[in-house]
Amino acid sequence: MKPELTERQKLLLSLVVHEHTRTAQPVGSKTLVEQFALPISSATIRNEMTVLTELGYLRQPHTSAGRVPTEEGYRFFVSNLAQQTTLPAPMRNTIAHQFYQARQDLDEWLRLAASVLANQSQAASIVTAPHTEKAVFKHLELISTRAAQVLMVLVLVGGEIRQQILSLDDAATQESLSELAGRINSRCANCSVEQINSLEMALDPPGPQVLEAVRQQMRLSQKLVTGEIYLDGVTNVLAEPEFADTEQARSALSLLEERSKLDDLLSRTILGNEIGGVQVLIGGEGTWQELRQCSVILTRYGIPDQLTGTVGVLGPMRMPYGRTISTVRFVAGLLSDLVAENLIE
Amino acid sequence: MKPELTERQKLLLSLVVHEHTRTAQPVGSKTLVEQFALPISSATIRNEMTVLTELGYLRQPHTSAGRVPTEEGYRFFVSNLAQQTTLPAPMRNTIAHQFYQARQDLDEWLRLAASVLANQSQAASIVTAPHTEKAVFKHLELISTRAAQVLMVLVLVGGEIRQQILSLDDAATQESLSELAGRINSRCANCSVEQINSLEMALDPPGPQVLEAVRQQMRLSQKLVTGEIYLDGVTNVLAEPEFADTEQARSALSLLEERSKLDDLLSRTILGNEIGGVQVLIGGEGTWQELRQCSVILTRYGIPDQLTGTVGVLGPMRMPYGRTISTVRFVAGLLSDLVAENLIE
DNA sequence: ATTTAGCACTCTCAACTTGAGAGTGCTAAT
DNA sequence: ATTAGCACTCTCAAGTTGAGAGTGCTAAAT
Repeated sequence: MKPELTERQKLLLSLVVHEHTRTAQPVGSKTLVEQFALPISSATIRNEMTVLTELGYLRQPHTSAGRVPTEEGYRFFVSNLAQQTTLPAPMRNTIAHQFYQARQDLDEWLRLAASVLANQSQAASIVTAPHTEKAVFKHLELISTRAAQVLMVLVLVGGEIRQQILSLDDAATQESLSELAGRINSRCANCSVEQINSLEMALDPPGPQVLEAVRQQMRLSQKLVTGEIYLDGVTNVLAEPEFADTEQARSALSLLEERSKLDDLLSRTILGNEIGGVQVLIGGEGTWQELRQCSVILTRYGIPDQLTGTVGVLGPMRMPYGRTISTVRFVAGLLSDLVAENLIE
Repeated sequence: MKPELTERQKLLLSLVVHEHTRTAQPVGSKTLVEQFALPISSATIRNEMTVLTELGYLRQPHTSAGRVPTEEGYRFFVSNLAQQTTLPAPMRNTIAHQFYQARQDLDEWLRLAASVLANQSQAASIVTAPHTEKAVFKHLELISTRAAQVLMVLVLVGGEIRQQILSLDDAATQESLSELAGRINSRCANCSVEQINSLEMALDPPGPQVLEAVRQQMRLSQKLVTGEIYLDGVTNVLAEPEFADTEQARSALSLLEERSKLDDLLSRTILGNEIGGVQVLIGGEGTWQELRQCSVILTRYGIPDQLTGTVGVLGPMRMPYGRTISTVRFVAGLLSDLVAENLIE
């Protein structure tokens, strides 16, 4: 493998990353000395930078421009050099306060989480609603709407709500529907998909139709990888100089629009974990062509193996990693608390 | 006011619009003759174009480039010259078939509508969920989750579903909650916000707390201008050559992200109508600075004065208006049918 | 009274040139 | 091991140029 870097090399790599994050320009040896009042000369820095370049951590856009971190350089920086900053207390309070204000509605919380993340990171934020791996029946409600039409509202353990409009063969009174719902409720409470599927119940019409719809909705829910997706700050990404070329921006942002690709990306967080649960995906890691210029920071929140969701941001590779990772982690923590406090079980 | 245009002038304006829509380039007199095999010479066309330019319908990006339609030119074109194309039958069928397949879930329909619009128009599509101007109580459900926590699910006439988690002062059994819900249901069926507000009911705790939450949710719902908003094809806009400059694109798309601005824009459709219910907003019309390069086509669907939503697209000003207007109208028609068939009343 | 051919004129755009500036790598001295 | 010094490379912005596209005008033709 690669030789260990000296302390000075680590420092220099770190400084290059910082300076480049700030200015979006290649960083030269002289700039570095001046900016940080280093006690060594630019020539020494040049020698060190040559080493870092050979190791693959830095790159020259062209002969005789400054250096820019490579993907590998960023990865090394994030793994070994980035320091977790804690968000300033007043800001934590402001954010927590906003969440407290919206203490009514899961929808509102998630929207808020996305908004906060987008503003703090000046990048695009992604938040998914908490979702259970296994769909478990909690409560069914049948509401007569007109003639032979029924609004079915199904609540799953975890709080997910699914609705469907059923067209019955014959009209049914609200009383008979309520009675039917009651019977299904007492029989199906806390049932998994498998249990519901193998359930045998003798029911008069429209019982079988309703039960089949319940099964279908539960199967549908279980098939989903994530809950509903909330995005915010998508236009923030457009403001970054690396996306002055629209084509680049387009390919990156199209990832956020295509549900299947986004699911694919989010499913990464379900698998492995690094750095205290926060995943940092730099430059697409060879898999996502669209993300060549981007980095994605993701983490899970909620109750492990029960009710979890994903929060994260997508931004340019040149990103203040320390700060952003902290923010993502902070928001994930807030959402975890909210889920724990309000879990529907 | 302006003098009436001759038929030939109308034809030429129309051709300039078409050609420019196709190529995104300024259109010259010679190009026009060649492209459309006109029986008049380029010099004649130049004379006519001079007139159209003086009237404000055409514009030269610089001396001695071709002509480009002005906002006013587009407006004249849309009002007087654009011909409604009907979508080809096979396409109508494909789309209608897709809708039929998803004949289960309002959410799915709206998502689909947005997706179809975005693809057909190659622009960004906007669809809002159907929403009632007046919130009317339909059905309440209280679901015990744990200890002193209750999931409240409120269904409004029209089918809007609002949920909230209530923390009670004391624990309550599911039976007592169901009984409470039943009592409120029978008393509040079809009540408006005003009726609910002035309602006096003697209830044991947690009755008053629940009733207050119902009132609050209904007020909240009534305050909303639109239902939930579905966007799709936002990245389509980035592919247009007029948005090669990211800054332009950013300002246009940020309008879609900021809920308040978008509400503002959508509320236009609630006011006046033109062209068989389809509103065409060209170049921001002086009001929306962000839309200087864009056009927005909007129309309402649903049941007038009862349950309505908005569908529309946002694209570059250089847009195939005839086709796009038809598509928007077609999708609105489909959604109107769905709403009428499945109205929750 | 229109229409048109012809032509001079204007302006853009892409290609090319040039010089300043930034940054490097190397070498020799410290 | 570090550094001063210097030649070298490459980009970028600012000109320069010529081709091409399109116009407006005028005078002739219909």
